[in-house]
Amino acid sequence: MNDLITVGELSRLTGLSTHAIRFYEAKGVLRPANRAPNGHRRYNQADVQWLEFVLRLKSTGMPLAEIRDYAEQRAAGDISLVTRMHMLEQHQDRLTTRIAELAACAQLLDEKMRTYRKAILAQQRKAAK
Amino acid sequence: MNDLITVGELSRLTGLSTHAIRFYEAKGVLRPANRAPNGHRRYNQADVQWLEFVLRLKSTGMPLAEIRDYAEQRAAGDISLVTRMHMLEQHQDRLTTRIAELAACAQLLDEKMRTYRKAILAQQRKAAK
DNA sequence: GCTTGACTTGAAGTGCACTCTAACTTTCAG
DNA sequence: CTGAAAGTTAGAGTGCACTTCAAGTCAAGC
Repeated sequence: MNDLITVGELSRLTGLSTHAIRFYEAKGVLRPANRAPNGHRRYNQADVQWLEFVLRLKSTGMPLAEIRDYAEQRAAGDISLVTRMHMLEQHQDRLTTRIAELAACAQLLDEKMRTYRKAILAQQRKAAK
Repeated sequence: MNDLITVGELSRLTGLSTHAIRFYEAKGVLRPANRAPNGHRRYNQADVQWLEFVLRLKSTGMPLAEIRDYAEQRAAGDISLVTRMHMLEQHQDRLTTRIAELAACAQLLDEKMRTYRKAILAQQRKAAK
């Protein structure tokens, strides 16, 4: 079970900079890392998975402060299951709304581009005559 | 044709603060506004529509600097139709990718929530016995 | 023994998109 | 005539999420 890794390796695994990882720890998004005898951070598989989940939350627009709140609940253990569930439900709702918004904008963009295509063709006809 | 409006009115129409509207002008996202004899900004229907389009671009994640570039092309007139078309196409591509990403994350969240629901039920059974 | 590279810390700096402040003028209702 | 409400400007301040800097420790290779 020697799957303990360094910040550098976690950085490579997740794409985050080592700076960002330490920053997340300072913000309470990651729990204070276990340390090697020399004081260096050591992460295990569970840490990797948690960070990957964090990045998914973040990529869907959850601010770090909110992720930190979720992390705090998680640290409280099973007693916070319902609270965490609610937080995820709320985020899921926002996410669904956001996706719908983006889809609506994408459609409007499509329409705009159709009129652009027409205008460009008209221009080309003029140039060709 | 007295549909000229003030910053305050444009602010109410778009939900942006008057500060933000002037800020957008300073950044080149909005062209320098026409002025009333007293120096106050006056906007017309075309300005409103452009700003609404700008807000759509922005809400879909386009940074102001890029919107400004688009605005500059637009100011150049029909000669930039093809360029603008390309810009919109590129943005549409990014938007499609983004929507797919969000949808994937939403699905993973769904799965996570299913396991949460199970864990909560197990907990309740334990408490009930 | 010295260099290189990875790690440590706290603090300062960056970029974006505003947001607010200060000092001012103009317009209008009472 | 006064005071409130709206406008003007330049510039400083804010919040977020890093990023960079400065100054150091520690282990391995030459």
